[in-house]
Amino acid sequence: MSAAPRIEKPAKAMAPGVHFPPDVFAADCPTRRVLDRIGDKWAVLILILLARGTVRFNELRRLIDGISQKMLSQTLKSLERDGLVSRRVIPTVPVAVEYTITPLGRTLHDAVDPLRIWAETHIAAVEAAQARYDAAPRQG
Amino acid sequence: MSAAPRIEKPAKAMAPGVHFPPDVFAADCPTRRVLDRIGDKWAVLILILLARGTVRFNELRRLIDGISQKMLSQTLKSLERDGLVSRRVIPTVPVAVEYTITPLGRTLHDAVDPLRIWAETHIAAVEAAQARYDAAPRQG
DNA sequence: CGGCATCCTCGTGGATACTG
DNA sequence: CAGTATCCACGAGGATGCCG
Repeated sequence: MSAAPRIEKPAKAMAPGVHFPPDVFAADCPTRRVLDRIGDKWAVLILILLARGTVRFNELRRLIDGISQKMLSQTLKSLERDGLVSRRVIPTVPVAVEYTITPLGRTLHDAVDPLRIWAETHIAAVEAAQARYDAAPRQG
Repeated sequence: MSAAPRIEKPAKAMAPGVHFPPDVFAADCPTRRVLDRIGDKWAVLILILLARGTVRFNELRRLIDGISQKMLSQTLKSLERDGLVSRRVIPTVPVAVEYTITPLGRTLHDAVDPLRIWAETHIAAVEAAQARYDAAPRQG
């Protein structure tokens, strides 16, 4: 997953002495992890779904088109680890497990929403640009 | 890259008849591609960087910690294809190439910004949750 | 039902070398 | 300088099978 050890910064990839503010551009910036988490499409999808209400494991599986059981399980686990989602086990005969978004998770969901809006608003422009680009007569 | 053929929906992964609103959860939803593009950490990083001003190829390379020449080139190309970034070739002796964010790209940048804010604001909470989770005495 | 373990494929992306 | 092309290693992630 994106949360996995992704630190590929030997700190020698750059000339010594070259330094820029410890910004998002530094490989070890924690903010980068959040970006990675957002990059995880399954995570975002799950978050959006859970923002609408508590859902059970297999129900999520049914709702999210194309997700494998492995990825669902894995993603839920890291979401839980990040405190974005909470897990509740109901010890019925065949066990049932509910997933609910946490307050923290909801704040992230709110921050992600502008992106969804953007996508819906500008997707046409993007596709038009792509068409234009693909049709370009190979400008030197 | 994320923009690559990522369509893994045979439309038969679900029982026939089972249908949900053509939402973000459908694998073929165009919105999903935007999410994928955001998921591309390099793309986001480049976008943020270019939002601050026009930058040249190798300058970007130097600025972004850990990016390979291949990924930079590749990412810039798809950003250009998406109409988010524009490329300008200056035919000097050794050729120079400038990359500039487009108005469309800027709107995306603006939509991404809340995420950066969120990250900076809540990263501590997330890390705390992780620490708690990792220290959990294996409940149930 | 929920979920972990195993296997195995195949795409992502780094390293390297060459060109305009 | 700004790429493109090739090779290759690694790991994400699907498929399958088993367990509590």
